Amino acid sequence: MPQAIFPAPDHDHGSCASTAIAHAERLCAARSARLTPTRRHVLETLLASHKPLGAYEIMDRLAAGDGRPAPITVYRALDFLRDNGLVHRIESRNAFVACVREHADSAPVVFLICEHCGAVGEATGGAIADALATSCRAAGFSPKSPVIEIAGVCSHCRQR
Amino acid sequence: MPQAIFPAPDHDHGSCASTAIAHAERLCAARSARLTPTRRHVLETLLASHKPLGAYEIMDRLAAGDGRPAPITVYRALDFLRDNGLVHRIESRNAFVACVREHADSAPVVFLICEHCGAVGEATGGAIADALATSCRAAGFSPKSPVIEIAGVCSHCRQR
DNA sequence: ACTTTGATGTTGCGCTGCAGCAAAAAGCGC
DNA sequence: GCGCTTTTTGCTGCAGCGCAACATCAAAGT
Repeated sequence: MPQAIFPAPDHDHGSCASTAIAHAERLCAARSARLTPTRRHVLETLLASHKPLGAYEIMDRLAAGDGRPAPITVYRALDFLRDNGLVHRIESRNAFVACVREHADSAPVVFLICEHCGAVGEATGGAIADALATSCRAAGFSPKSPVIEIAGVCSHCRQR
Repeated sequence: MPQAIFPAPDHDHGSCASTAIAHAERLCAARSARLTPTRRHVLETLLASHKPLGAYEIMDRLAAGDGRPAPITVYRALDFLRDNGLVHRIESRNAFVACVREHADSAPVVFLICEHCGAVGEATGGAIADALATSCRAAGFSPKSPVIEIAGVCSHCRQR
């Protein structure tokens, strides 16, 4: 059953962020990948926002703590986080969001992007996956982890 | 029935391009929009390639004919062509392709992007549209002309 | 201790995309 | 045709995005 999670504007950021960090730590430990301070800071920044952030926006927010990191530093951290499925890139926005959900790697991800408040809901769509697979097969096309981005207006903004 | 068109590597570029140009002319005439030389050149360049081209790549190819146009010139032409549904932007590539197909405006478009040869197949997926609509409704999300981009390997490259 | 691997820092650069203003061209009423 | 408005184009400049190439430094293995 496809289901999207749009975090309510007033939900408990703190707890969902710490859950995600804990998950990241477990996952990295399991893969013996290193969740270094820089990488952790970047992830935390994204988690604290719950909105897509551009790389340079992340830099700005990190600048408060330590010295301002170079762009490449942030990009490398993002590469690492993406490789490990902790962060997604929103192509249509040139921005990044922390992944709140644990996926099967093969499952397609659907991003619902609110044009009003900028929030991003992450849905996993079984039905969509099936339809996509059918369509690709008809075209003789072998897909690779499809990502779907849909712009629109989220439920919370809709109510006004 | 979803169906993707991957032009065979040896198909007749010339004829499909001129068909598309003719369509563009008819459409612009009907809307009393002006298909100026610059805009036409940009469209022709995209049609001649059948692959996504970056804005600066388009500039390079236009440079041969007249003088090299400024970036903004190309972007404005692209804006015009996109507004009229003659060109699509491939977000994940920061590139543009000529639209070979006449859509209903509301129908979602599915791009199948070959990572090997760079070709782009354009499919329209009724089943996918339905699944997406269901998923969005479940999330209380109001979508706006969804565009789906899927990376993978096309049928022609697959055969090798 | 030494080597190998991986992470970070530094410099520099090319691509992407557009704002803001000025000049030229097209359409329109008279 | 003549002025007027609207559209299109040309020009300068700039900000964000993303990474290559190289040097440095820490960690992990033998």
